[in-house]
Amino acid sequence: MNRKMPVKRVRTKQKRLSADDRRSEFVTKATELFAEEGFGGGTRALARRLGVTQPLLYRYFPSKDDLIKEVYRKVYLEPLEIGWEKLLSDRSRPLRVRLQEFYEVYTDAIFNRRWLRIYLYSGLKGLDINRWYVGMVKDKILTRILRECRHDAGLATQSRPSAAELELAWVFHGGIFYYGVRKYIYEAPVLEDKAQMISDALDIFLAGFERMAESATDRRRAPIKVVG
Amino acid sequence: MNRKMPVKRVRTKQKRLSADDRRSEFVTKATELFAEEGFGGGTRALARRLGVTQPLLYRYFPSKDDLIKEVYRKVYLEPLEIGWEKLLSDRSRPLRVRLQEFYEVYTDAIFNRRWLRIYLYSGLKGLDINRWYVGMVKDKILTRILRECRHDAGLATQSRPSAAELELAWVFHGGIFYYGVRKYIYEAPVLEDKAQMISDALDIFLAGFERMAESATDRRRAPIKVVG
DNA sequence: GGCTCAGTTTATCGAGCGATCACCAGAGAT
DNA sequence: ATCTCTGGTGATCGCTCGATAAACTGAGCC
Repeated sequence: MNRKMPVKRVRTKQKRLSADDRRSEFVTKATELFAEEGFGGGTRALARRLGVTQPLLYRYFPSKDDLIKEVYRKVYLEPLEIGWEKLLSDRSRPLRVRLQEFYEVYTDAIFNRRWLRIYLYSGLKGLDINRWYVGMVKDKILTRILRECRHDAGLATQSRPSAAELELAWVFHGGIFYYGVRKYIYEAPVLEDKAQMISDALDIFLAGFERMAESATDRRRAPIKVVG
Repeated sequence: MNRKMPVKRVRTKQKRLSADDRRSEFVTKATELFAEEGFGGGTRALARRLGVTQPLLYRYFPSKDDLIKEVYRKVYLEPLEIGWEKLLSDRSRPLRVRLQEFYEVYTDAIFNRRWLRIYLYSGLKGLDINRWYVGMVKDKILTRILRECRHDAGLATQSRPSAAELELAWVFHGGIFYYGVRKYIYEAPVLEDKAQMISDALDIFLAGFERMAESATDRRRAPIKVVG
């Protein structure tokens, strides 16, 4: 291996990676760069992070936009790998426990500088993938949570939650989400114990849902219009 | 007035504004542009919106950064003109009513595409003015709300709220804020009745605060059991 | 009328951007 | 040892950016 070492030093930067390795390295470092600088971050700055030259990027991606799309795909799909259905819908465990664990796991996945910044940057661009994600949170998380809450409260499990219920869940979810924004985007001091924050938020959400469920049995809630 | 009209049309673009007018026009249109495009929006695009040429900007602002700072100043100070102290601290009115009215007025001020986008863009840049604003929300809104809540619950009005209380208030506040983000940044469907959303959020926050205050008398802040 | 001065434009600079093309170099097969 | 294939580089193009300097212009004043 190292017999017959030539006088000329080997390049400190290890070059000549396999195509797959180099490609995924581009995506990884691009995620870091774009998280910090926004998607205006330059291809030259990206190449510098890899220790390669800028044109090399174009051997792996037709354009910067394609690289960005790859970054989206990776970032948006990251938190989906944690098996939500089981955590939320396993009725052999108490609802309170399920919700606590789900939000601890979910926030473990998305509460970091990289994910949150990419998410907000792409949200500001108004991309389809962002809308898709928001819709997925609604359908796969909030709707499911509400269904479990209704079941737990002994209410009829209707197929779709009411607009008011959904909004309640959104405000709850958004409150937790905003904890991450405060900590990792604003870098503001927050209550360090994340699990405690989730627990407290859950307390008031569940108490609020109960109250709402109770009053719903007495008098019917007025239907509330939602724009599409 | 229109006798003896010369052949050559008068310039459609009204030029030669007074210095003050032109300057504030720059700030106004820059706010709109940066809200849409982010602060990467170009000075030429800005000039086009005013119907003038790009170098004119530099007669009014030494650099683009100075213009941006002016935009911050205007945007961040906008919602401060609504007299918070009176709305929150006027104990002649019921707490619930004060909070409802405050959040309706406050969200009227900040829930619009322009404000929210500028706010998020500047938040992502991690600027001092953003930290200042977050600190101000904490000191001038949340701390005040908590003090009023403690007073209302017959608890001792301590000078500063506990970290857990503050976090509770932040999650509540963040949940409401996130409503605006969902509507104006994500452009997702939301419960159209903003007052209703605030009312529901207040219900669960106040109920949660009460419970927390009750259990605080036991020197114990155990998670509240949900009756099923 | 002619002077003045402030608001505005024309022309241009240097730097950085994304992207392209011809070329280089080194590991593996022969 | 030489060939070949492919990962990687150097040079450069066209464009846009923020910023500067000099020239223009039109309303108000004498």
